[in-house]
Amino acid sequence: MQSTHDHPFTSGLISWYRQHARELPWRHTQDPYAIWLSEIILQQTRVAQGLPYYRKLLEVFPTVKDLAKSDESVLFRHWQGLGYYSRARNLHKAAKIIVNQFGGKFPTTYDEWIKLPGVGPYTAAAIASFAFGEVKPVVDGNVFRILARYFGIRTDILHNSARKEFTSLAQELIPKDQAAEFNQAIMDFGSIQCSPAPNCSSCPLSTACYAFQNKQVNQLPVKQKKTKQRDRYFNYFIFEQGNKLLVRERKAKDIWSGLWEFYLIESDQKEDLSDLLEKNGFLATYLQGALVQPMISPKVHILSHQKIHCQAWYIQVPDNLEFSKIAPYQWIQPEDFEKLGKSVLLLNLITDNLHLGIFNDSVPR
DNA sequence: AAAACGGGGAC
DNA sequence: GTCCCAGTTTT
Repeated sequence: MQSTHDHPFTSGLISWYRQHARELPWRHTQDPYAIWLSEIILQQTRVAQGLPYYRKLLEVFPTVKDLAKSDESVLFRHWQGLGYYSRARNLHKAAKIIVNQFGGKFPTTYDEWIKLPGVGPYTAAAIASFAFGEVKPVVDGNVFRILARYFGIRTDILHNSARKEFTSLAQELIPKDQAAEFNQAIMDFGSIQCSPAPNCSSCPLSTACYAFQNKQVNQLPVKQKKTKQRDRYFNYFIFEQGNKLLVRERKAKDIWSGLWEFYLIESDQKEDLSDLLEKNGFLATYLQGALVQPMISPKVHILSHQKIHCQAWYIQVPDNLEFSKIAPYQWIQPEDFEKLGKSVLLLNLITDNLHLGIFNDSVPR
């Protein structure tokens, strides 16, 4: 099995893996569909978080054909809570390409896979190696970290040139007859052994590891500081009239595109209700004679690069009040709204305010 | 080359 | 609080 001229890193890694491999459902198959789905889900997502979504999506969409013929909104609803929603959009787009242009036949090579939307260098390498045995190394956060430490590489892993450099090294290390196993192994090694806070004392590779031998484990890999997050202020107005809610789909190039929400006024600082009414005169007319109740707001919602400060009010509009010119907002029944994808911020807002009776105790989650 | 894109878990 | 995760796309 094992080539005698493997690099010590490679032989040590494979040996470690044979004792410590994680038990993961997508490792029991060579079905490109299941592997592709798992890899999209796992982009920037921990296994534990993605696992339930993987099982559910495979159940709802057993084949690429089921996915391609489905309505995108159904996929979004199932993707709800997983984040990075453009993944769902690209997954759906790629499914349609595979079914409508490729006759339902999956690509079999890295070069073909990477042309599909949502499939970049990492995912193409993962699918090509796991499903088809192609000798392409996966290069993700784990690989950057492991190779930077073991070989003492100081290239900033967020720099443009880093991928080329680490891919080139990984390509030398990956065994031609065990590409898939090497790639699986390096993922588990990065997750279990050489994690961000590594377990060097039990590591079989430590004697040859540059970072460990030079006490630089905490300095490697080198990674540029992240940009600081922006503060945003979301003021939601939950308008209800005749058992219908005023909602819209977010479509801008912004967070949560494709998800649904209530009437939103964004401000650049915290505003109280009177300020908001003053600056949005038309709102005041809608609130004439309406019952306005402040809602319990979720705590500040933290994203990678934004802090969303949220306030909300529940507005019961009298049936006789004309409520016009609200595009792109539309009136919808709560049970239909439940079927649409929503941000976790909105889900928290809803669950925190069940006492208002807006959703008749049915939690849209 | 840099920024945008979610949510959650580990420390 | 900070870091960062089986990254990709857009600017």
